[in-house]
Order: sequence, then C-alpha cells, then structure tokens
Amino acid sequence: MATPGARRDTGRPTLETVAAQAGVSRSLVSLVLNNSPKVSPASREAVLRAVADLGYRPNAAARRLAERRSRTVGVLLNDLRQPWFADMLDGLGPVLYGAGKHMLLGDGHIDQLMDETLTWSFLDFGVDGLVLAGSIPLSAAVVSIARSIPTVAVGGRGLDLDLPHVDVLANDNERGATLVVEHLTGLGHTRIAHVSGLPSVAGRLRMQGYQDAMRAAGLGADVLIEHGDMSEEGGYRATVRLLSRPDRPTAIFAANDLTCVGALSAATALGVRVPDEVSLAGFDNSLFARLRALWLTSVDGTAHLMGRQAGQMLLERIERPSAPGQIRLLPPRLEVRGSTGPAPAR
Amino acid sequence: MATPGARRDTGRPTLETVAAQAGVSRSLVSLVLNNSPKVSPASREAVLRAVADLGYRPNAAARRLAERRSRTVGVLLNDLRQPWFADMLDGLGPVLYGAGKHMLLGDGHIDQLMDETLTWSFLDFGVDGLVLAGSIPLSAAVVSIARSIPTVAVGGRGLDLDLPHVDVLANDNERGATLVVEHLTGLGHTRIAHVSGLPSVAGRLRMQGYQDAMRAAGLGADVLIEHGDMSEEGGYRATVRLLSRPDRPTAIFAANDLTCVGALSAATALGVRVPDEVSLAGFDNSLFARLRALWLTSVDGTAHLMGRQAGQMLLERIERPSAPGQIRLLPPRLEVRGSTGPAPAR
DNA sequence: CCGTGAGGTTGGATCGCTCCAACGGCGGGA
DNA sequence: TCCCGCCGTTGGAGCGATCCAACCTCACGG
Repeated sequence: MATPGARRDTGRPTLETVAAQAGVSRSLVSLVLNNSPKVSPASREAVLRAVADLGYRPNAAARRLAERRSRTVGVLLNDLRQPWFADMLDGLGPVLYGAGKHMLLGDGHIDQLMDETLTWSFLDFGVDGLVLAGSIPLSAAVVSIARSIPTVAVGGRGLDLDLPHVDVLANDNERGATLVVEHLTGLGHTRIAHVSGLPSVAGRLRMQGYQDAMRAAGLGADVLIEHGDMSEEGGYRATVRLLSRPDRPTAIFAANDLTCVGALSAATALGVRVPDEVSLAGFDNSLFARLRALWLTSVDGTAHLMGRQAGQMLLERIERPSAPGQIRLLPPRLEVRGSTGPAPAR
Repeated sequence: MATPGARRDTGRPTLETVAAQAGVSRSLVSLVLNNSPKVSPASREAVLRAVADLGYRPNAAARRLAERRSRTVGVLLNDLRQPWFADMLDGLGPVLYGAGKHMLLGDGHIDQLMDETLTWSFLDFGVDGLVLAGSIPLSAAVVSIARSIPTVAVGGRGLDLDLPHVDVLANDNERGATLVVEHLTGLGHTRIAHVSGLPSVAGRLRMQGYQDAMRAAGLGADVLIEHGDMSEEGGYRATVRLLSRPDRPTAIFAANDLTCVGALSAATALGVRVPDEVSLAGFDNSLFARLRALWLTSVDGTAHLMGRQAGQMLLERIERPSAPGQIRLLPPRLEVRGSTGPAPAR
C-alpha cells in the first residue's frame, strides 16, 4: 500500500493560512488561540475574524506534539454492558470538558481480546490522565500505564491496586450491604441469605459487609451464603439451592441486580411468592431494578456522583502527580421497591 | 550539543534514542518499525533489540503529524445505555484492529451536552473514518464531519441521511416486523396490535412493516396502533389503553424490548396472563428479552454481525472515499421465547 | 578496468503547532 | 535630547515521527 509520489495537500487551513489572511505572524495567531493577555484588541479581532472566515480548526496532533500534553484523558471501561458506566460518564464528562480536557473511551473487555492494543494506544497517544472504571484486570499494560501517568480508579476494582500514586474512588460496598441487612432486619427478617459475586473485589466486599452486618445484628449464626458469579444464571442456580433448603431463608441479598433478577426467576419457578414468602434485594440500582416488571429493592451506588468526583480527583492529580494516592469511599443509598416486604409470620 | 532554554525532557525514548543505541540512523529505525522489506536482517535485528531494551513506543501524535493520517477511527454512539452497542462494538473492534486501526469511542449524548466538543475533536484529531451508531441527531458538527471524512452509519438512523458518500448499514426493520406478524398469525392470532416508537426512524419503519404485514395477511382491518416512545413507561401506558378496549387484542407487537417490558408490566397489573391471554413480542433481543424473568420473544438485529460489516464497509470506504454511498440492510432473525403462545380460544 | 544497477543506508526537509529570545516603537523620566 | 522599559509582535528552533532523494557499497557484465 505504498503510495509513491507527492504528499497530498489536505487543503485544511493551518496557522500559516490564518496568519496570512489576518496579516499577522503565526506566533500571534497562536497567542490569540491560547488567549494570551498580551495581544492588542485590534490584532485579536483580526485573527478571530480570519479564523471564522477560514473555518480554521487547530490540528490536534501538531498541538499535542508541540505542547507535550494532549489535553485528553483516557477512560478504560471494563465492559460497556455494565449500565452504571453510562451514569458515571454522565458525571465525568462535564467535569473533564469543563477543564478543557477531552475524553477517549476504551472498552477493556474488547481490548483484552485485542492484545491490549487500546491500552497501549492510550499511552502512545499521550493521554494526560487515565480513569480506570470498574474491575479492570490488572494486565501488565494497565499497571505500566498507571505507574507512568496520573490515574484514578473508580468503581469496583482498585482497593487492592496498591500503586503508589493512584487514587481510588469507590462505592462503600460494605456499607451498602449493611444498609440491606438493616432494612431486612427492620422488616422482621432473621434468616437472611446472601448470593455472592465472588470473583470481583466488589463482590468480596459486599459479602464481607453482609457477614459483618449479620453479626452486628446478632444473626451471626444465620449467615448463609451461596456463591453466584454476578450473572443472572448464577443468581438463579444459587437461589434454587437456597430455596430448596428445609429452613429456607425469608430474605435474600444478591450481590448485584443481575443476580437478583436470577433470584426472582428462581423464586417464581419454584412457586415462592415475592415478597410475601421471600424478600429479594439487589445492588447497583441498575435499569433492571427500575423496570416495573421486576421492581427490585437495590443499593444505589450513586454512579453519577462518582463520575463527578473521579473527574475532580483526576484533575487534581494531574496538577500534582506525585501526591500520595488516596482512597475515597462514597456512601450508598438504599432504594426500596417492591421486592422486599415484611417477614412472613412463622 | 548545547540546547539553549532546555525544555523538559520527558525521558521517553524517541527514534533518535533507539537509533543511537542500535548504532544506525533514525531513518533505518523508522523503516524497521514500518517493516519495510529493504532492510538487512542484521540491522533489523539490532534495531528490534534496541527497541525492546529501551521499551520504545512510537509517539502517536508525531506519527499522525508526519503521516497525515491517524490510523484511528471515531465511533460516535448516541447513548451508551443502549445495550446493542456493546454487541456491535464486539463485532466492530476486531475488524478495525485487524486492519491496524484504533478506535476512539464517543458518546453523542454526552457530547450534545458538551456543545459537540467531542465531535469536533474527532475532526481535529484527524480520524481516518467515522462510525455513527444509532440515531445520532444530525447536528451541524456531525453533518460537517460526515461530509469531509469517510463515514458509515450503522443502526437506527441514517436511512434518511442523504449524504453523498456515506454508507448506511441497518437492520431490516420492516422485515423484522413482518417476522413478528407472521409468527403471531401462525399461532392463530388475528387481533394483533402494535405499540409504536415513533420519534425514531427505526420506530417508523417497524410500524410500517407491521402495517404492511397485516395487510399482506389479510388483516388490514385489524391494524391497531397505540403510540409509545421506545421507553418502558410509554409501553406500559399504551398497553393499558390497548387491554382496556372491549375488543382487546390477543397479541401485541412492541417497537422495542423496553416497550415490551412495559407491556408485560401492564398486562400483569391488569391481571391479563401472558402468553395465555395475550402474547407479547419485542424488538432488539436485548439483555432484557433474555432475562429468564421476562423471557420475551424478540427480533434479533444481529448487532455483532452489523459491527463486523460496518467495519468492513468503513475500511473499503477509506480506500475509496468517493465511491457512491450504499445502503445495506441486514436480515433479522426472530428469537421465540415465552411471551408468545397460541391465540386463546374465542 | 570501468560503468551500472540493485540493495542498504542516510541526512534533511517536512508536518502544524508552541514557546522563547529578540526586536521595534512609543512614552516618560533624567 | 537621550535612554530605558514596556507592550506587542515576530522569527526561528524545536516536538518526534515519515519520506524522499542522494549516497555508498559491491557484484557483475561488457
């Protein structure tokens, strides 16, 4: 695919073009574009008009090359399918754009299949900062990047990240689990089981929170855990096992909404009425939980707020890259819906 | 080599560094990296070792500036919340990466809030091509971009795009609607209603397909449409209206899965059993439709395949930018699940 | 013995921008 | 009147890559 011969002229106006049109020098145009205070109103006016007339837009690559920074941050999501990303991004975007930064999105899931080209390309591109969202697997590429540029991890993974200058912003998963247990005990439940979502850090913390809260409520002996895997299928299977026990639980706390949906299906399939005979609670307050047909009580991780805060933390870190990394936990909120109700009379 | 006014040295190795280490010239290193055939095995070896030793990675901005192309395509999604994007991207990603292109993702929804900075930044960055996914509103920015660089529109919008050199790849929405109607008539239904999703082009086409298919089945007189808006809420309301009629339909074709979920809730709320008393079918075969607890019959738009094809079309268009734009429709598939069943005996 | 061409290799120009040192004009203080 | 400082402005040197024309070896045929 070698294209021999003359380099094509793209025809797009450059600084040079604008300068000529405005009758000033390249440098002056540059100063105007970066709104330097030391430009006379007259020149500024002339330049701006030339810019408008020509429809000039600066070449990002050239700017990046000269400036040695890209005014761009990379956002690595672990799987676009996770609904909370959208909310998180809605919070993150405005903060970054407000600071004059652009956002590059990448899907870590696809990236993995692609031999991490994306992650590397973030580095090659020279992003000024990186947001790791969700439980990104700590591949060599990611670690290497996180070590060399300002990074904030938001969401699930990260608490065990243990990199010196990386900030971590997460849901207080343990607190969320506590909220659920308190809600359920408040309704009179004692046999409260948990369907875990173990592979992930978030899952582990939620399980931990469940155990602690149960003990704190004096229900340490009633702790009952079946393992799921954060999927609907896993939730279904685990719940079938739970509801088949002779001393079946009257309430189930699922590690996430998808698991909870699985639990709901299982209860329906076994003819156990929700919430009359068994209460179900999920985690994430995702779109699923909000569907009328499901209407699940769920812990809200305040994704939007997390996005905003992640943005601010990243901007601060870009300012002072070597500040010690901090961990910030956001308090979750319980959204009570139709899947939980009073414990059945014995 | 006294460099006056020394700018900060980032410490990252450059071509120069590698060349020095390998004892050859910059140019040779460049040739090796672009695997030119005219390099002696010895030099190639030496260069590659130096690259590995130094951990050299080419600077994307510099490359882009010199090459005048970015090896990158922009993907503008209209709203990350749409589940089919993930599947589409799973199809698109490998094709593009396979051709040595990177992918920049952008969320048009956020972008709108942000005054279209993203869209412009794609242009500034100099993406080689653009994928418009879903029903992107045709803002000035988008139109201007689509006019100046190779673009493929995939998914909902686009059929009415009417830009000379833009390819359009879409679901055959009308055919999908036909599949549903045929499935339902095959089950003995005649009073088949439709909950539309009008604002969007896809919604209009699905409605059109429904009408045509009804007529083709000799049920032109039974055409019954209530307007929804592609949301759960809209589906709920429309279905309440439909099921409250004296001659209530025995089957409802919803414009998308979310609408169908709303319809399901409405049926449940009104005490109408699904599928015994009313059959429901959706469109998109999204995660919702696949949830056991909902288990909706739905039209599958083969998002993964669309992604793959969109990638190929874009690559071709990048090769020959001025070829006439083509429109390609992909045949959908009906995924039959638990929400449809035989028409109730009269 | 020399011209020739192919195979490798090299320097330098270039991409479009930023940044810095230097420069010209103008007004005010000595 | 002269000098100095300040404000605006300018040319030029990078940034880190690509690419082309020029160049240097040799091997080989005449």
